[in-house]
Amino acid sequence: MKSTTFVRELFRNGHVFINQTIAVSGWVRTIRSSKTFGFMELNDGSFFKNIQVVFDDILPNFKEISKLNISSSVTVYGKFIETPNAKQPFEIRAENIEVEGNSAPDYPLQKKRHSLEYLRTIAHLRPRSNMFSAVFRVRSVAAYAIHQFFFEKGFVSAHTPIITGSDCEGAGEMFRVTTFDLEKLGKKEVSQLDYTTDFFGCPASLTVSGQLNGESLALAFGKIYTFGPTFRAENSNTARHAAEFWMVEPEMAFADLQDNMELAEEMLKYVIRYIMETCPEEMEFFHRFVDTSLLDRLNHVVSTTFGKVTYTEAIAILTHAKKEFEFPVVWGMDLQTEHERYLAEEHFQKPVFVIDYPKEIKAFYMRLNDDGKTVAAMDCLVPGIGEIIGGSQREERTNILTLRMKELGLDLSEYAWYLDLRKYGETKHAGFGLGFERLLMYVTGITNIRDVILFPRTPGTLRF
RNA sequence: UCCACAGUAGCUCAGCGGUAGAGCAAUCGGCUGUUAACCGAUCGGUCGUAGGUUCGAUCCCUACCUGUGGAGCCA
Repeated sequence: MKSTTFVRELFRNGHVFINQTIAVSGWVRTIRSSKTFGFMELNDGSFFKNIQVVFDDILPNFKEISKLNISSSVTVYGKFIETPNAKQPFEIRAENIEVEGNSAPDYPLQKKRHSLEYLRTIAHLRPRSNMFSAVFRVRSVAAYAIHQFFFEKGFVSAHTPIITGSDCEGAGEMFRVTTFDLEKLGKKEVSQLDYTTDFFGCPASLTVSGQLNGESLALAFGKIYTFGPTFRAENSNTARHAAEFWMVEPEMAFADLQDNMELAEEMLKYVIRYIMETCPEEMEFFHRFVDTSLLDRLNHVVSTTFGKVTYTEAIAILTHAKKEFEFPVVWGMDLQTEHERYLAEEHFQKPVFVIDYPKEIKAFYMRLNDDGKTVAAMDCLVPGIGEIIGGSQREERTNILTLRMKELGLDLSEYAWYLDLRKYGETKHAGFGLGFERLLMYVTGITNIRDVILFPRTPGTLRF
């Protein structure tokens, strides 16, 4: 690779380069030319903004340059100068331009706004658009912020398995993993399949959560987190669901529900603040073109204390709300989207934790409260997105846990290892799962999960 | 999976029971430091697919496909 300068450096540290000859490699975002000179804007992927390059007919290949198609790749050598009276802060006066690769004239991204729907059909090229340049850089920075947050707090990063044998983690439909040649199975009933001859010797699936495995690490390291892909085979056709998404799942030993909520709130604020500080250009773009209340809302979120209500209190709020709900509000029901939206968007108008749900509507591993009716669960609801975090304090009392598992008809032998975690030095512990893409939607204002994933996987769609 | 809406040029859209139009893009030319540059010309479509009604369908009807929005399920 040649010794080139990143556009990011020019914008962040431009004074260092003034009046020096530099080289920049990138893709032509726009180009316009007259008889004897022209301008191109170059984007090298290192920064949201473009660098303007001025070229004129002292270049031997001036004709070729002025006819370049959009998205051609070039390396520009020239002097970096300030342009205080122009729209752009500085530019490069080209002394030499090498064409790396021309682009075809039918390049599908034009110099105008495209619909997000159209851009989804060219997901392999959309990272070159302003919108997705911003989205995927923020995604990268958000991931880094999460790792940094947990490392600063002394958490150990854990890699839990993608393939699992546990068929009933209770978090949704699972994708089956097999080496069986399904086409050769013919019309054989699934019940006749002999899984002892399959790759793992038993039914296997893609994970819907790393939590149970994560607990194993937490009860050795104290504080751990996982950050990896997760798979749900639910036939969910909404703007908030994908079949493959990334989840962040911290797990803490010697921690209760209160500690859990504090961690979740601190983490969300940390990540949002980090992104706003690190990606001001991208956030400004989202604020202008995606959601004009974005920055105000995020500034509010990082400076406010999240709401906290019990499920029972939430039911009372909804019952007294001057609003007609499609689904009647009854204690014991699961909160519907309209209820969650009312709580987060109208009643609290900020992120809110709802805790202590009826045990019937929550997973087996959540800790039973003293009332015998509710469990120490927590959902964090945010305006516009809904549930962004779901978590709980875990049931550490073996007798209660096994009772609960039997009630739900789980096979205790499959979970023997999980029960061992209680058998050998039980401790209270808690954790949660953060939907990474939902966080990105919240931070960018983008309302469709397909637009925060490079190549989204949804029911009926597996392109690219 | 259910409900609703939509599918017309590469993109964004208009149109109408009598076989199609704009802006942008593309191509060619012009051009005085432009910045979604500008000006002129040219090119561009079996109107999602398959049936049906009709003298005649892009337009009306039915089914299907695809997309979008909402709901369920959840992160």
